[in-house]
Amino acid sequence: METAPGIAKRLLKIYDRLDGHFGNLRWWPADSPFEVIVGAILTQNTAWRNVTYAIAKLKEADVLHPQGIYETPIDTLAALIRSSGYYNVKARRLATFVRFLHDEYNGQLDKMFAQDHWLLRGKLLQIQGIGDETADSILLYAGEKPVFVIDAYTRRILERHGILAGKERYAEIQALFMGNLPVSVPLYNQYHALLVNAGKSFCGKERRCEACPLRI
DNA sequence: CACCAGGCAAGTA
DNA sequence: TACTTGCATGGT
Repeated sequence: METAPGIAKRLLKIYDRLDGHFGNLRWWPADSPFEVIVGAILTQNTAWRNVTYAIAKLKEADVLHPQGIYETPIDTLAALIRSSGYYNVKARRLATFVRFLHDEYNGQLDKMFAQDHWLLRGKLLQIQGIGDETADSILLYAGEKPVFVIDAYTRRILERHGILAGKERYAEIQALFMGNLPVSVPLYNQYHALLVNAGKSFCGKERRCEACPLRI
């Protein structure tokens, strides 16, 4: 991990340039915290567009709430989320999460989030299908906890800026952001959203850095 | 046609 | 610990 004292300023400069370019992105695009969690699971290694189709299907079936997912047969669930890919795996993951929510918090997200968020993070990571990024997306965007989300775009952008070498682990990169930025839910929310937008627009696997506001 | 997308788990060495 | 593979759809 980079520990040079200039890192905080570099991270803030990246934030300012992206924020100036994209403006306030108001993440996460969802109508409820539960919808955020469902979206976080469905978007694993999947284009967000395909997730929106699946979310729409769940809404049409009127099951986009904890009890609705809990009571829906796994095969029915899989059919509804077909467009998001890996639908058999993801149907099990949704079912596993709502079972956890039901068993531990009587199906109430407010109760789940009413505990130390690092303790909750550990519990979420015990659930099959919830890894680092999904857990942190749930904590930040559904629970409004100050936890920085690291994803493939974040890694790629920081690598191309020479801030990361490429072999760093998730926890190291997260510590880099959280140790060099103010602890702030709105800041973490917007910063990760900006990095995803920048990744989609200017930092794909095929390099298209010419128009990037970061001027790599 | 090939490649990619807002990961994760399980298996192998 | 460090790789590799399966999971699967829809857009470009």
